[in-house]
This record gives sequence, structure tokens and C-alpha cells, in this order.
Amino acid sequence: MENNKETKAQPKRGLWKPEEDLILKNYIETHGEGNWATVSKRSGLMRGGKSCRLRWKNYLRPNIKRGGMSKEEEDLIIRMHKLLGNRWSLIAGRLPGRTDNEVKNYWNTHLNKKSILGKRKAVDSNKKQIENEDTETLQDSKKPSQSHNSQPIFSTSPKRTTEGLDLDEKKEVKEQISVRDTSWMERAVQCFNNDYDYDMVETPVMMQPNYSNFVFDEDPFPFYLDSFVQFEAFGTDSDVGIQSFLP
DNA sequence: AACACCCTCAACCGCTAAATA
DNA sequence: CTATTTAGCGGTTGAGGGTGT
Repeated sequence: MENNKETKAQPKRGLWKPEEDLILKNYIETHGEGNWATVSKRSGLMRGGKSCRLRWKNYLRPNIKRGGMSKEEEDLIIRMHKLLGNRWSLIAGRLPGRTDNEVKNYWNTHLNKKSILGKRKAVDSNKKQIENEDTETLQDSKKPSQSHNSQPIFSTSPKRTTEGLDLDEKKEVKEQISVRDTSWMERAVQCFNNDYDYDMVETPVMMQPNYSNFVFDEDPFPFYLDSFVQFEAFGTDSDVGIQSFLP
């Protein structure tokens, strides 16, 4: 809501200047991350909290890798995107030093455009195509491949169940979850790298490499094809459950 | 040189979910 | 239990640099 009594100064926008970067970097190195709303006030930056957070996360944070993607990184992005769709943060999680924004940009500018995956088209041409198509096809093509607005059957982020715990216990749970994250992602990627030939779960027929209708593009793929979801939904140490969801 | 067009990517927007008051 | 705040996500925009004519 706008407050008429108090004419709030509009937060500064646009590209960050080196001196602003320095201020933010120094502030966070001193005070730590978080509570972004107060960062601009306390640091003297007249930026919004979101802007500060984004600048830190995507640019100033230590170990950020900048510059062109290596062939390996590009290959991994393509594979992961095939597997996960537009879940950029998950994909970026597999690329040390890369941010979701960077991966997303790279996909949209380099990979998507080149149509490396064949079916996927550049955003603009896709829009034009949608405009020209009849209603029935339009509805299909408008389906988000995996929009965050459309609820996935299972969340790809573990539910945090820290209710009723004290601060230290909460921290511990979060660390455990984080470890579990790495674990299932690692296994899923290994699985993917090995053409789904992994030992934990019986490979569903639709996930086998020679399955002719093995297509991810455009439509949200069924969750039983998503090995990431499998690992999370059913755990990494059990093969219970997956078979019951097979067609 | 001047202009138009294209491309890239940093930053912003709108939204949701989780955490906190 | 509800309201508010905070963090995070994916989609989109637009400034600025590059390239073609």
C-alpha cells in the first residue's frame, strides 16, 4: 500500500556501480547474508532489498564463476534441462559457481535459440507460432513445461519440517536436508549420465534409452519419468514405490 | 560516419512458500 | 490461527555493445 504521509524515497535502480558493489560486499562480509530489507538502510545503499540480494547472489558472492561456459557445462545444462525443464536453480546447483540467472540466460541466448534439442524453439518464434495456431493447438502449446505457477505433483525441494524445534535443531535439520539434496541430485545425475542404468531402482521401460516416445519438450513429463522426483519422493535408499506409479 | 537492427545479460517483476510476529 | 515479512524462483525487460548496411 502507498503511504501518502510518508513519501518514501524510491529505491535506486539500474546497473550497479563498482562503489555500490564494494559497499554491499563489505557490508555482507561484516554482517553476513540475510535480512536484505535492512541492508540498504544500514549499508547506505539506496537499493531495494531484492536488488541487494540479487546482486550478491548473482555477482558478488564468493566463488562465482564468470565468463563463457565450457563444453562440459553446456552439455550438462542441456542434459539437465532435458531432465528437469526450466528449473534453473536446480540446474545451476549442478554447476559450481554458476547462478540460476546465468544458466537461464545462457539457455535462452545460446542453447534454446540454437534449437540444439530440436523441438524447442526460440521464445519469439514460439510466441508468433502460438498467435497463429488454432485454439486447440494453442492450449497445448501454452502449457508451461514446468512453470513455478503450476503445481508439480511433488515439490523438488524437500519440505522443511522444522516446526517446534529450537534454533540449533532447525539448523541441524536444514544441514541434513542440504546433504540429502546433494546426495539425490548426485545420484540422479549419475543415473542420467549412465543412460538410466543405475542400480537403485528398476529402470522403468519408458526411461530406457530406446523407448521411442521418450520426449520431454513442451509437455510436463509424468513424474515417474523424473528421476529427480523419484529420488526425492521415494528416498535414495529404497526402491519402494516407483513400480506402483508405472503405467 | 551514421543509422538500424540484433544479441546478450544484468536487473527487475510478480508470484509462491516458508518463516516469523 | 492469521497477518506480515522474508527468501527464492522463473519469466520478462531494456540498456548497452556489436554488427551489418
